[in-house]
Amino acid sequence: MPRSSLTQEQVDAFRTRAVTVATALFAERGYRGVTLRSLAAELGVSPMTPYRYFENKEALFAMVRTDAFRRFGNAQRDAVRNAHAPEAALHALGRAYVRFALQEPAAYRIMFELEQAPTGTYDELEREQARAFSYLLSAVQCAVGAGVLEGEPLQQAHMLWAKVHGLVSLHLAGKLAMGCTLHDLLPEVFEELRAAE
Amino acid sequence: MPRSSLTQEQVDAFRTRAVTVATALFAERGYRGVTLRSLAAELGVSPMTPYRYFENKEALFAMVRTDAFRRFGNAQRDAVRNAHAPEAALHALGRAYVRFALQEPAAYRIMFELEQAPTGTYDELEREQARAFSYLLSAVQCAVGAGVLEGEPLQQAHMLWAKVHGLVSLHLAGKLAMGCTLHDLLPEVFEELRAAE
DNA sequence: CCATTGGGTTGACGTTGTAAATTTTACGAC
DNA sequence: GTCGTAAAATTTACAACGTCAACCCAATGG
Repeated sequence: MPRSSLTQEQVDAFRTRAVTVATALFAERGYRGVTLRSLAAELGVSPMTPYRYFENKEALFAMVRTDAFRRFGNAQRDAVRNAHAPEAALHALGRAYVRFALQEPAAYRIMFELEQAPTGTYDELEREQARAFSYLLSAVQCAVGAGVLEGEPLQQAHMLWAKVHGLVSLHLAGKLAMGCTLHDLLPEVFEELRAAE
Repeated sequence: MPRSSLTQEQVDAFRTRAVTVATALFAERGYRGVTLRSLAAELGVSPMTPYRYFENKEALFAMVRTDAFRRFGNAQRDAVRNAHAPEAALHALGRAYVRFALQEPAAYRIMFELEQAPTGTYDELEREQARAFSYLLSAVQCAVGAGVLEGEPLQQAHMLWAKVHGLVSLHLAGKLAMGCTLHDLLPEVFEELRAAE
């Protein structure tokens, strides 16, 4: 009798498109700098249409963050897939981290730099965050087990993460002074990126 | 002839009070989460009164950030004042960095984590940012000169900064997993803080 | 005393997120 | 084909935002 509902594919297609556009907008203008009206205009729909696919602006943002963490986690997973020696795995994870941050600065900013909309809890976001970190943690546990690294694995993993995160976020924030670029500090990652072109 | 203008002291007093309140609000709610109306209410004045002391919301935010960097820079300056040995100076700077972040998490978030309102240039803010970093840079230059540290001073300074910044910002973001707190990673800073009470 | 002038307030406008009402669309039954 | 219907989409509406402009009021020099 009535009009048929949208298929899950149609819903997912719109959500995917909206999340892609929103990722660029959020990274460029920040959470509150993005209006749902402007997003709707960018998508070519009326201002209220996004509300049919996302509960509200915060839920959309959570989906954008979840998506970014998912892609980052996949990059981390792929980095360790073919590196079973502990040192090789750690180096691969570090390179993958920096490579992701440089290739998808918008996603990186959204994951680690943007002020988060705090109200509300989003399970899948938290799951993807945990998974993204789990690959480094496993590699560090493995390295400690093999005697390659000293100390408590969780602590060492956080130290490594923090070091790379600090460097990358200073780089993306443009806070690295002239003559001291990420390129100078981590030349091997850039060599790899250049070779991959 | 006319009514006498406000003294500079009165103007500064209001600005100081407003910046103090705004620092807490910005750190808690983010840039766009703070309304000038709510700030005015917190200050017990009418919604438009802040506009007599700050050009607009962005200028107020720039003053808040400038103030945070000034206090942070002063803490860094005081940390190196009585430590002339290179290693001692570096350790003192690191401890002062973490101590400031823990004692003034609001200021720390505002300096390094909050999305900045990008339009407009604020000279004094940039000056205070540069000064805050200069103490670490000097100490690293000194340490490299004394043979205590290897490498290019500017690069090494950024590496050190990044490592501590990464750790602290992960800690403040609550991203350090259970059983792996900043307290575990940097116990000496906490001992010092406890002893100071 | 009064006129003036600067500080503070109030009112108003355009924009935001989003709830509610409304219109449009596409399908099954005739 | 033409409906009736329910889902999708749009339009309308409202409270709250940043901030411009008009206003009020209090204190000072004459």
